Amino acid sequence: MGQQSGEPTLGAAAGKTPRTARGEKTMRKILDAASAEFGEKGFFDSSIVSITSRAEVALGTFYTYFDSKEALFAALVRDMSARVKDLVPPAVVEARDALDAEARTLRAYLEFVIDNKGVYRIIDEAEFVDPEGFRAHYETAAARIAARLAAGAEAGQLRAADSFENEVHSWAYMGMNVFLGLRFCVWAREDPARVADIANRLLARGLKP
Amino acid sequence: MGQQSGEPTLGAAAGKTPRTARGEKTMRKILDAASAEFGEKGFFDSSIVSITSRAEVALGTFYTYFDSKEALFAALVRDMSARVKDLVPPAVVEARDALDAEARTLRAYLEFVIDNKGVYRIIDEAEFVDPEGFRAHYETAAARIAARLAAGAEAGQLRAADSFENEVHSWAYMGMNVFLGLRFCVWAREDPARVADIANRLLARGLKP
DNA sequence: ATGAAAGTTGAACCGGCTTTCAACTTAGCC
DNA sequence: GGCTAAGTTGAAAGCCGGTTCAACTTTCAT
Repeated sequence: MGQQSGEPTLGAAAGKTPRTARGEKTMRKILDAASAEFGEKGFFDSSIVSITSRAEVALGTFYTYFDSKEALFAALVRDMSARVKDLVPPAVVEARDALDAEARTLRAYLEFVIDNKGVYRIIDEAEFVDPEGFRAHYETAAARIAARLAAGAEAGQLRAADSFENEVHSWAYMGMNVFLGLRFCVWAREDPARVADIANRLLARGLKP
Repeated sequence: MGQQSGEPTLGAAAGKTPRTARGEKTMRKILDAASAEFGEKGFFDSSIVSITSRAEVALGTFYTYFDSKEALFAALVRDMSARVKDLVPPAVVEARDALDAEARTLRAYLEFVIDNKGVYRIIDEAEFVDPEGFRAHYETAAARIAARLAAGAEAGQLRAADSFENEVHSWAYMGMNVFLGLRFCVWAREDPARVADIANRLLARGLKP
């Protein structure tokens, strides 16, 4: 599963990187099994035994590629984070202006969520299992949003804002996206386009009559 | 600690309710210790031993009031949820109109977060430890927001919206609040009033020039 | 084709945790 | 003052899952 961008090494720091085609394949199997397992049961109800058995490798093999259960989880968080990041560029290039770019991005994000409900469990649980990864994920996401909004303002398509306002806007907007995903795409299954449209109108004009 | 509203029984369902002043006090000590412990270390790194020792009661006493570690956590989630809920009415009565009510509510919420950083850990972690409680918390919060927004529209102070739009607005707005709290009041310590003002302007007029 | 490096295996170790329980103490009513 | 229900105690039972490791198999460069 994807890692179209970012650094190549998903395995933990130390000399745990696979050096062989076989090794590569095994590590991938573990990663995929873990992603499914963690997505379904959460970190603490998942066990290495269960993950390795789902991956059809022996228990001990796990430790050839990861230092610990936590390290595996952290690797997964990085992977998920990168995959969400990669949704943005294609949505932006097709857009006619800054607001349209956000509408398309949100829509792409919501569609991704529908196909990958596990992301929520994994990224949300990172707050407890891999706080660094959790924070890094949201901080870089917010920074990218802030850059887009600043560019939109520069182009006269969005209201001008100083850098603090811009950061507040970014986090507000990001939180909005996350909660919409949870409510309308994980807990229920509404049409992403419809939700994204309504949210985008809110972002554009606000709630005043 | 507070439980100004809602049902009286914080203890688990069964005949675990204290019947004596002494019992009441002991249970409260456990609850307070647990709140601190879970807030600092999270659910899985907290242990009953450590909670009871912090509360200065014996290990076994715990099971006089709670069926399990999970039940304790669930009780805490209900308590936190109620305390957040209680922030709203005072903010609303002082407000001059619907938008002002939201500005004041957000500000009160952010101030609460600064004084109770543990809330985040507890409510967020409920997604994994007490999913029912987690969902109930956000669904009732969203429902209350939706009711306020609908009333504001009725009064002509907010743009009219059908019920689906209204629900999308509510969740978007709620997510915004939650993320602003995390970023500006838990991770950093910005002025709640300033953040709330910027967010309120976004909510009112959006980002269009 | 061969040997060293890489990868695989699963039984066993290990420590930590929740939960139980039977003996004991305190509260408070008659 | 005595009796019962409520509350308290902490040692120990019992469970579970992460991690280690030494023997074994496969890969692949030479």
